[in-house]
Amino acid sequence: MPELPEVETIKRDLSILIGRPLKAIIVYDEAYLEKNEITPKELKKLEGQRLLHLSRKGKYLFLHFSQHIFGFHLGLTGSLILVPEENPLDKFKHKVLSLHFLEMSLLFSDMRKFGRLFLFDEEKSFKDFLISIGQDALEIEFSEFKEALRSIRKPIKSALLDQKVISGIGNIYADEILFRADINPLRPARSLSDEELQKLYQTMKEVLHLAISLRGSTIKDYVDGLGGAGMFQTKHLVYQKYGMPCPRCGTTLEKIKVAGRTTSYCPQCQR
DNA sequence: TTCAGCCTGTCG
DNA sequence: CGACAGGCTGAA
Repeated sequence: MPELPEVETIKRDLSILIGRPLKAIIVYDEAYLEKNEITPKELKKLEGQRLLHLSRKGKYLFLHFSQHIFGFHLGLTGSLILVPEENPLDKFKHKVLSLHFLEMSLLFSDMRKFGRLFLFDEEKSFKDFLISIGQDALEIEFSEFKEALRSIRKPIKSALLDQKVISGIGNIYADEILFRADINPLRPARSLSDEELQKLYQTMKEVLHLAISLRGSTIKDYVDGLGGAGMFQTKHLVYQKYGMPCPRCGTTLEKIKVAGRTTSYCPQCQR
């Protein structure tokens, strides 16, 4: 899915919508709404409201309207694409819904249907929801980062992927960050020294910022808010490169499973 | 803490 | 045909 850098890229692309009134909503997949416990009627309430601002926490993106907050989690294949002129017959596959703003439409599609939608009508429930998500990987302070990992016995990669610990990192960035920080993905999180934690923290921020500057990673399905591809995949050093030589030492990159996810790492460089 | 299950598509 | 894919959840 879109991980933090991809969601941040989409958020920036959508900022052109800020200030515009939402003229209409068209729902193409009612079952998708139902699964997310949103009725078409509730959603209709958004019509006429103005988009005030956008926000993101981890992999969640929120559209703040005058009276409601509409949240998206893109799962593995969700996309939010801005099109200048709405064309109900367009070729987007797996369309879920479209939001028609003044002179622009936003299309939400989701092939695998792992994405989720959230509709909040009060500030309190929204705040409670935010609290349930771990601190954003770009916002978290070192002291919190250290504190959060100190008590975790499971592998460091599992901890990085746990959105309740830190939010925003997925399988691509976990592998890329751990390689660049020279840390073995299987190390119990609590076994990392202060020095290693410091390096991991720094590396995490650097990799995420660099990925955002390159508009995210496009492996297969991800597209930004304008329907374009990201470029960070050209900088991947280990993600899905098992069997190939380590770019630093030449040792063959190994493939293992961590937290149920395929993991690629260098057994020589990552200790 | 792990792991099937949720979905659809693609590749070997 | 099976295996696998940027993720999360709930049950064991």
